[in-house]
Amino acid sequence: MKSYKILVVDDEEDLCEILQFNLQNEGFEVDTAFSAEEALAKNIADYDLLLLDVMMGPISGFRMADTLKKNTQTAKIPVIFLTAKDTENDTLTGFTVGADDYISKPFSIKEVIARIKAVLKRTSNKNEPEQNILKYENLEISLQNKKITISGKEIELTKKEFEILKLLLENPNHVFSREEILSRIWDNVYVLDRTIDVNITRLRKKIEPYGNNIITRMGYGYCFES
Amino acid sequence: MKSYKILVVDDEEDLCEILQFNLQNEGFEVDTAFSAEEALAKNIADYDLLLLDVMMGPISGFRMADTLKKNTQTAKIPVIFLTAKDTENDTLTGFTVGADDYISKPFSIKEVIARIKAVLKRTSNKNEPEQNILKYENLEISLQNKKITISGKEIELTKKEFEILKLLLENPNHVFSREEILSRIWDNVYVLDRTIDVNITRLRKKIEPYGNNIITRMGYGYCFES
DNA sequence: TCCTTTTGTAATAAGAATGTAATACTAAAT
DNA sequence: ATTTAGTATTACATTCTTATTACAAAAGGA
Repeated sequence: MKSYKILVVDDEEDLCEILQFNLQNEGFEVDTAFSAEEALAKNIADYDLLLLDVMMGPISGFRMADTLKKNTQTAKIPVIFLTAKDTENDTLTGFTVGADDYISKPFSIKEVIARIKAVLKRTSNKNEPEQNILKYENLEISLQNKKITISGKEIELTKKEFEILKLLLENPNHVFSREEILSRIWDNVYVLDRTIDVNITRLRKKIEPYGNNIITRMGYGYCFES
Repeated sequence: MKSYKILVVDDEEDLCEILQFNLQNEGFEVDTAFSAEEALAKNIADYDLLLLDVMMGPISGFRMADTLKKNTQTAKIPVIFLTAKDTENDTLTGFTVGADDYISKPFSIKEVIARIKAVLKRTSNKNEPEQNILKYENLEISLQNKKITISGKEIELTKKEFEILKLLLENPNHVFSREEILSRIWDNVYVLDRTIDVNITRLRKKIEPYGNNIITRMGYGYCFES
C-alpha cells in the first residue's frame, strides 16, 4: 500500500519537527517547510495532503491555500489548517478557501493523526465520483458523463444538443438569443441562425416530455422554463 | 408585503411545534416535516428558507440539502442547519453543502429568528441581483425573461409590445413622441406613425388594469403615468 | 477506407407578429 | 355647434420568425 505524502507548513520549526516525527511514525511520508514561500517552491502537486499554519510570515496559510485552489493541479489536494486563532471568522475564511478540516492549537498529536486519516479517507472516495448533476424534476443531466436521464432512463444527446441543454438548464428562465448561444457553444460562429432552430428541434424531441420546457421567445431566442 | 414561507424539518416534533409557533408569531408562514422524506414529498421550491435538522432518520439534513442543491428549482433556497452535534467536522460538511448558516442546539428562539432574518436579507438581495426586474405596483417586467406578470399572473407580450412597455416604464412620466419610440425600438424607421398607435392599443389591452397608466398626450405622444 | 453519426443547410410549411387602411371616436378650436 | 386634427379601434394583408423535413457535408470510428 502506497504511503501518503504530507507537507507540513509552519513557521514554528519545533512544531514541524514534532509533527514530522510523529506522522512518519504513523507511516506517512512527511516534508516540512517553514514558510509559505518555501512550501510553494516545492512541487506541491506531489503531496496528498497539506497541513497549513494559518499565522505565519508574509503569506498566511489561507492565502497559500487560496493560491493552490486556483491551480488545477493542486486544487483538489486536501488542506488542514492549524491555528491558534479560534474565532468564527477565521474558521469561516478557512472554509471558503476549501479547508477540509481545521485544528486549533494546542492540539494533541493523536487528534491530528485522526483528522488526517479522516480527511484522507473522505477525499480518496471523493476524487472519483464527482457528481456534477443538474436536475429539473426527473430530468437529470450529468456534466461529467455528458449524458442525461429522464426518470432514470438514459437519453443519448449529441454534443451540441447537450451543450445547449446544459446552458439553458444552468440558467433557467433566462432567454438566450441565438447569437448568445452561438458564441457560447460554437467555435466558429460561421453558421446560420437557423442551425440553432434545428438543434433545438432535435433536442426537444429527444427530451420528451421536457421538450415543452424549452420555450421559444419570438424575436428574442430560447429559454428553459421551470 | 409578502410573507416568507419557511419549512422546518426536524424529527423532534415538539421542537418543530415550538419553532412553528414562534416563527408564525414573527409573521412567517411555517410548515413542518418530521423527516427528510416527508419534507421531500412537499413542493420544496415553494419555500423561501429551510431549517434542517442534521441528525434525523435515514436521510440526514446534510444529504437532503445536498439533493436540493442539485436541483435547479431548489438550489438557491437558503438553508440553515440545526444540530446538536457541534463538532467541527459537521460544521464543515454543512458549509460544503451550501449552508447559509448553522445553529447549534440548544438555541434561543431569538437567535433563530435573528439568523433567519439575516439569511433572508442576504439572499433576497442575491436571488435577484439581476435588477432585471422593473416594477410598478403589481406590474412586474423581467428583462431576462422578456416576460411580464400582473399580480403574479403571467402575460404574454410580443416583442414590440414588450419593448414599448419597457421603454415607458423605465422612464415613468416621461412623454415619448412617436418619432422617439420609433427610432428606439424599430430597426427600419419606415413605418407609419399610426403603427405606434396600434401597438399601444394592443399593449393597453393586454396589461389591464394598467392600460390606463399609458397616457396619451395629444400632439406629443405617450407616457406611463405613475 | 467504408460506414456511422453528427452537424449544417436549404426549402418549405406553419404560425405569429406587425403594419396598413378604413372607419369611428374624441378633444380641442373656432 | 361645427369643424378639424389627432387618436382609437378593427379587420385584414403582409412580413417575419420559427418549425420541420429531407438531404448534404463533415467528423469520427472501426
